[in-house]
Amino acid sequence: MPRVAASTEKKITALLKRQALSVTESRKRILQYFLDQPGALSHGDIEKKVGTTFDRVTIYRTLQTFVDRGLIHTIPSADNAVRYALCKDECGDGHHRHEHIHFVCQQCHHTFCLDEVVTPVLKLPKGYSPRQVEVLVQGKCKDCTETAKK
Amino acid sequence: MPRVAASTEKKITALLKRQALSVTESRKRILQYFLDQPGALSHGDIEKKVGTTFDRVTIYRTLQTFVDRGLIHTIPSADNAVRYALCKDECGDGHHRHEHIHFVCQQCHHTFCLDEVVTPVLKLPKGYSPRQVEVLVQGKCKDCTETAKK
DNA sequence: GAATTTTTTGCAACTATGTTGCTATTTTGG
DNA sequence: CCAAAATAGCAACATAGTTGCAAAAAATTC
Repeated sequence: MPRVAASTEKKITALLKRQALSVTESRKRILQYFLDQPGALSHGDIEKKVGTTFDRVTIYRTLQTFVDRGLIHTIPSADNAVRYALCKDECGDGHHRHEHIHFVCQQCHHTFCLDEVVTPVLKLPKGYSPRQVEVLVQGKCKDCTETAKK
Repeated sequence: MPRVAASTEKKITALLKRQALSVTESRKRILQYFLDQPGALSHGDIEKKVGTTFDRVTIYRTLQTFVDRGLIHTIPSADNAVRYALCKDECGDGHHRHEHIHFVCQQCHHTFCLDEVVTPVLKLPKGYSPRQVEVLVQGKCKDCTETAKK
């Protein structure tokens, strides 16, 4: 019996229900995919993974729904491929609260949330009112640095 | 006689020549467009402006060339529309040096380089080596704040 | 300054990405 | 299990980005 899988399934269902979302196959699979890996995912990544099972349009709409409900957040990119990552509990229906920065590895091309690094407070020129600060760091990630040493 | 226009023309030609680029109509017009306004431009913006005169493909290639030669730099976005802005003199063929942050106005949707705001130095978790830091601030820009007051 | 070489452009065709309207299917709640 | 509501899939479309190739323009050479 797949005990672990069953418990993940429950967790996923709970997450969806908490946001008053219908529990559908596509939503479960896509959410599962996010939980199964540590990084951020683009629409393309998800389509490659489940594109034969679900329609492209369904994936677009699912991602949009997840963003709206505060399950995932978007991460800007320099390559026209917006990525999505799971939110922490503070986010919810219609609002996001994120203070962390994002890291893009130039070697493995994965994107990660660095939850422990808080976005800095910036002094802007007179007249500019900041509402949200997004920090995107490019470099070499932990895994790639470690495997390089071996 | 269009004295100003003529001097701009010379400036543009000089900019192109400095990077050992052929001086062509499309390159002049696109560079002109960047100089004529203070913000950042997306491929779409440029196509709207000069798309009847020049082919879409030419615009793509021109932008890529300008990036390669250090004339313009890319600005990541959260909406799958990478923007480009003029570089300062420190950039050149094959290398970019940018320490400034970018500001996206949520009202007028323009993107600006805030050259006077330097990207912060961040303390990253062990194992992560940063190579480049990109800061994207969203909020209300100077112009939109001022016009709102009236 | 004309001829030759080199570079760039435009076109066509194609792939990828993202959107919308509508109908069929699934999910939910009684 | 049934009716209502929500979601998924399909088709068609719109936009974005790429590649190869021949024609045109710019740079170079004499």
